[in-house]
Amino acid sequence: MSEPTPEPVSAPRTARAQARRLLTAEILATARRHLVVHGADGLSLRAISRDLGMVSSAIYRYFPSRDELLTALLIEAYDALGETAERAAMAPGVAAREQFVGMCRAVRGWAKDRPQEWALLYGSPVPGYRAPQQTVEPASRLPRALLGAVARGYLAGDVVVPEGAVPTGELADQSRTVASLVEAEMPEQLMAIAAGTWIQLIGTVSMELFGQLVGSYDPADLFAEYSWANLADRVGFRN
Amino acid sequence: MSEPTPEPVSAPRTARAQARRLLTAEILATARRHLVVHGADGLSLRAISRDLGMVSSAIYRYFPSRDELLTALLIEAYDALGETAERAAMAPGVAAREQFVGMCRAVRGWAKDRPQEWALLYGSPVPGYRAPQQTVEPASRLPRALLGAVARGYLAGDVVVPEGAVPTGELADQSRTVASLVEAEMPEQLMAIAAGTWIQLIGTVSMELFGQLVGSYDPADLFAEYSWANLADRVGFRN
DNA sequence: TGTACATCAGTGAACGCGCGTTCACTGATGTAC
DNA sequence: TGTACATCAGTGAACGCGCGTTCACTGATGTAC
Repeated sequence: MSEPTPEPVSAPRTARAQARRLLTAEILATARRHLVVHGADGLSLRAISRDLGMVSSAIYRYFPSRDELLTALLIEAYDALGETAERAAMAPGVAAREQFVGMCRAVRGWAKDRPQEWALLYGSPVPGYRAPQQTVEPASRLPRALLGAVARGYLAGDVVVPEGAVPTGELADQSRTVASLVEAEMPEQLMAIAAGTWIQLIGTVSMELFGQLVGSYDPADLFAEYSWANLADRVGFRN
Repeated sequence: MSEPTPEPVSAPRTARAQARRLLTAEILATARRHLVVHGADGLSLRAISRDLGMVSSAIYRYFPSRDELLTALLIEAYDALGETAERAAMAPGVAAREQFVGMCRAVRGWAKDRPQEWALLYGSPVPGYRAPQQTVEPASRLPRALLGAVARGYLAGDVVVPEGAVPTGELADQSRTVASLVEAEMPEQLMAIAAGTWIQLIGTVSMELFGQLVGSYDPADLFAEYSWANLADRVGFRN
């Protein structure tokens, strides 16, 4: 199998190169549309090429395999979600607590608009697919934004570190690693708790979207709002 | 399509009926083995029948469709998980807080032993499959056990209801509904918070199993323990 | 500016795979009298 | 207890479907001199 030529760093301006960029984008857009409708396992190279009016083998000039296409979609989605969160925190003059809550809200909103993409990111792994290294950075964008708000609150003195055991040993190490990964300085204890709130955010949205709250907290709008406030409390935000 | 005869309430003792019960159980066991190895989407009637040395169409004498088989597996898994949680809470003379934490621990242990079954229960929905009504009761077994411990703690005076907003309107209604569903009497506020801890438990286990913690809190043993204690604190357990 | 060669995009056929479900059938088991 | 009929389990062939990936090919675009 001949590897498709990787996009050169300084893209040449030939008609061919431009056509390639355009069609690559069209393939991705079509793939995203299919993902939205049929979910990750319904993502078929044949169906995508059919939609584009080309023969199925032609896709291989652009993506060497179905997995590469999936990776591209994964990165797009992580980035879009991360950007949504970042933007929700950008309003000037807003206290860190409100930034935190606003991000939770924005994340849920994004997910409700794109349940299949959310499932791709946070649902069960696609069988036979292993997310490559390149997805790690985009995946960290949301936690970086969320934990960043906690760190800002802490530095501004708006966070009272909750009572409870202080992490030691490996757990303390991991907390420090995460802190440096997301560029958010805070005590290990606060980090471990804040990571828990990140997980509950993801969990709440997933449970709602995956139908796990039917019969209890469904519709979940009020429950979600209550939870975000509760998470902010737990992290120690005061105002 | 001729419906397979439903299992009569008082099963007859004929050789045929006994053979049917046996083979039904064997089909389920084989299906479970396949699920463990290949995941939900790898669950193929043809592969199962091959394993059992019978022709693929023969399965239809026992299960009218792939979906019915999935439902049976789903119910089995929910029940097994629920029972695991219940048993973890049964040790006599143990305080409610320890029951709560013990259940969290047991749930994670169950999941780590059976990641594919966990994914079936809490991962992205199987495409094209809608869980029928019969799964609702088994699915509620775990939250019933977990919230039951909170209720017992509350009734015993071992829980200090956390500060925070009191749910009103629809959220209060939902909390009362959940309380009656899981037969656990407690204030709406405590219920909403306790439901959040249930979600974080599920979320933590899912994130770990689905590889979302790689690079941060992985391995997650210490983080999990820390989280369970933190959840117990949050629910207001004192001892 | 024109020519010769190299690169690339897209074609169409094929390989080999697996799946769920239906259907008419045979032979064994169960039931009513 | 024996016979006649009804029920049921399992067979084997078939229908119709879709998939990812490879390969030799043609014709268009780009590049070096």
